[in-house]
Amino acid sequence: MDDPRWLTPEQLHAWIRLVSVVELLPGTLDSQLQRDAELTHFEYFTLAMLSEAPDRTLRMTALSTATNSSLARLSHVIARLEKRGFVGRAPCPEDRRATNASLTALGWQKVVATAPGHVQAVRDSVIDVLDVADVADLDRIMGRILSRLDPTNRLRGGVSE
Amino acid sequence: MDDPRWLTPEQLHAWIRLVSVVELLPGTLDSQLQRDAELTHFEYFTLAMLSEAPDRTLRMTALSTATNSSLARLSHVIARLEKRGFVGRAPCPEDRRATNASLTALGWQKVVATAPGHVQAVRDSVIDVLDVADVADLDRIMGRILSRLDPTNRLRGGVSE
DNA sequence: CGCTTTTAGTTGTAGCGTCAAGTAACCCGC
DNA sequence: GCGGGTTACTTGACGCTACAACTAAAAGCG
Repeated sequence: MDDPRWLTPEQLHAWIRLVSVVELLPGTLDSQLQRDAELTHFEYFTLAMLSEAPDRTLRMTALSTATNSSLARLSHVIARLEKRGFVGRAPCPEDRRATNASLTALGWQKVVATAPGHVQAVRDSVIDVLDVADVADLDRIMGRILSRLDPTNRLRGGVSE
Repeated sequence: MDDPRWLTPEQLHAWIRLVSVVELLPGTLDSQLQRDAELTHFEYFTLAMLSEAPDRTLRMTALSTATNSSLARLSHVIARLEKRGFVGRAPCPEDRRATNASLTALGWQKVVATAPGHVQAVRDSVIDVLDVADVADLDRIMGRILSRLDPTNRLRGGVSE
């Protein structure tokens, strides 16, 4: 217990709380979206990112970085969303290796219909318990952690959700 | 975009960063543990909780709340860990519905061998980028969020990891 | 130009988690 | 003391993700 670099009690306590949030939050978000829209949070987020792109279209690679996911995962997810009619795929004319994913009219409707309920869930589970200072602190701290988790910071250029 | 209760830009920014951390952190922790010990973070955490319990033994239900998991999930995980010789299961004498899970000698060794590397990973990915004030802020904010995610707060009575 | 390397994406498989259903034991009231 | 409800757990099936292998096209490079 006295390794060179153990954690202080304060660090440990904060760490465990962070881990708890990391484990519980995805389930909370997923179950609201599943119940109300039959979407996973990742599916919703993917649709949301597309909905904000110019022409509601993005290359697979761009979309995978916007959603912090691997290309393989994205490919599976887009395949599912395509089956349900929310997105379409088309080969990119400029680079024939590339694929453009774009939101269909139905997909756009889905996002519009789903967003308010999701925002409410985000408020209920996180935002509404935080005051202005908390939000600033959260932003600062998550920024620092992200600089380690994703040093290249090629994350989520996008803005909204 | 002007729904009754949309998010402010500051809230949105902090929220997206939190979501990014929530998505990236599990992968980071899992890959270190997988590489160095062939354990998932959840498996490690389960072993760690057992290692700190009196007699290194806990009832399944107690362990499931200590790890914030469903009983079904825990049951599967304990089954795997049992096959690998890290834990044992025995019916509880006082309540014959209940099962006691306990760490074997091999499981204890595994925890002892794995902990330092894991702590280092925790430091590298999170703790070492935060100063004392950050840690206090993180603890406070995660506490507030947890009060919503798990209102009954029957979470993680345990302390260390 | 040809040849290798890199980039873009897809697909199959295996593993983990969730959900629903099932079993068994305890507990409470009458 | 026995029937209904609850608690404690297990099991099986299904869905999603990671990983690895594969195809195809573009980019270097000599």
